Amino acid sequence: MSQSFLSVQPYKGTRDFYPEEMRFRHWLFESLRQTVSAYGYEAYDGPMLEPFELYAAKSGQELVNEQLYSFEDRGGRKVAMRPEMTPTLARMVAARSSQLSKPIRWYSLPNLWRYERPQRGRLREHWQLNVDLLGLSSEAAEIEIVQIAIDILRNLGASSFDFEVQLSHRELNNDLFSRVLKLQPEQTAAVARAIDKRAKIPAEKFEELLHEAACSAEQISTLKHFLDAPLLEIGEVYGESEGYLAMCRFFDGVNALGLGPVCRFNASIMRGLDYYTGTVFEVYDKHPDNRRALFGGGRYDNLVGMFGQTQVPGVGFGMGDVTLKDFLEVHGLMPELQSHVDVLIGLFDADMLITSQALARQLRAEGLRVEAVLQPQKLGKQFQYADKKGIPLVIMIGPDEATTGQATLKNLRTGEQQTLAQADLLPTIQAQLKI
RNA sequence: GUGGGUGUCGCCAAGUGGUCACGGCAUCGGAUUGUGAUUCCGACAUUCGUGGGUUCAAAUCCCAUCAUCCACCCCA
Repeated sequence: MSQSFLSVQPYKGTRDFYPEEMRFRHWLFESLRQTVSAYGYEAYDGPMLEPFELYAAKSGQELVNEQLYSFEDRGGRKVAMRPEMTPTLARMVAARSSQLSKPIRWYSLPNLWRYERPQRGRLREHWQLNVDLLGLSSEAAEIEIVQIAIDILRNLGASSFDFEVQLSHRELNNDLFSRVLKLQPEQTAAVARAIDKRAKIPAEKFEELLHEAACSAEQISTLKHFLDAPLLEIGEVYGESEGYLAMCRFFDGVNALGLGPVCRFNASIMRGLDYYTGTVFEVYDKHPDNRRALFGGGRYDNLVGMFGQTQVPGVGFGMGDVTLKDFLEVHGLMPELQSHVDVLIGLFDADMLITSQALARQLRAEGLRVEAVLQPQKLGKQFQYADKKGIPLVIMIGPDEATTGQATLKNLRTGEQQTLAQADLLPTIQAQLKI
């Protein structure tokens, strides 16, 4: 018998958002929106479905081959559910690049899909804040974007000790690979992957990976020295490459803004997406229970150009709600949220329904959030209900009040109760809500 | 895709072969019918993810299957 019922579980890797979870999501998104709005960023959105080719071109092998939700539509077109937002953004910008006034400051909160096995911090569907600044080639863009990333975490309650922004530059790495190490082109991918993993694996394992990539002992030692060197030393020892100079300009900027302690140069930061062309960065959680990359981004100067119109440089990042929630949890920053109802209008008995409804309408018209009891219940139940839902005020109109045009207002926080003329309710309520 | 853990009421959870499967939270009802958070009383799994097997007897052992979590791979 039970076999004939449908499962109540959500699809693997997806979540139901009951009101409780939805309250958190709204709280989180609202905080994110406020932060990016403070920098003048405007919201945009695109379709959840895109042509398969949009991702095939630039997003990276694994992402496209293994983790894309894709299908053929009824017209035989290959379609994909968006696994990331940046290609959509690039497409939208490219479509109107000549009309949009630069720089373009946009943000989005899309839900994204990736087919993979769910694990801590990674599900199949998640929501991701995307913040992008397009139309600027100078490091001023990076400096603004990194400031936003920092402010987002701070405005969620994090302190500067809770996280760290680690940055590197694709051109710095390319210069290392080709000019300093003189790697063959076919070696670079494997070396890059080894560098990317370095923080998570033992030193011997790292060397082993480099051996497998056909690196000589000398190359390995040079590479290790390079990766461990402070930024300035790289310039002194290995020459001032284009990427090096860009990093210097960036750090001069953030240091002058007092953000130096939160930002650190780390030549090991690689990032997997193929379309990054310059600065790349990742924000790390410093909590011992959650030492991981929270989110990251970088510069993509060629992405818009692949649509054939003019080239528009861009910098941006994406942060997912799942990792962000993990971050807030380990740092004790989760808010305690309740529903936002100001007043419950009780129902003394069925005869009072219209009276209480009329009062509710009146108070709502004044901008209050008013919930009204619709079915007569014991008064105790009604007060209990308000208490459980965290509604601070209850209004009750019984026969006594009705005859005199009064109402009884009880404040559940203070326990105080008063009976007053219905006309005087509004100022009293407003005063009590401010407490 | 690979490896490991777990699956007992909405949630947490005791129980490891032998009467009707502890307990807590939540939910619902009640404590002389105009008032809540405390307290008290009561209700709430013929059933232990599902299917099969072993046994006189299984939530407890075995097999399969599904789900979920963690790690790897990879990475927004």
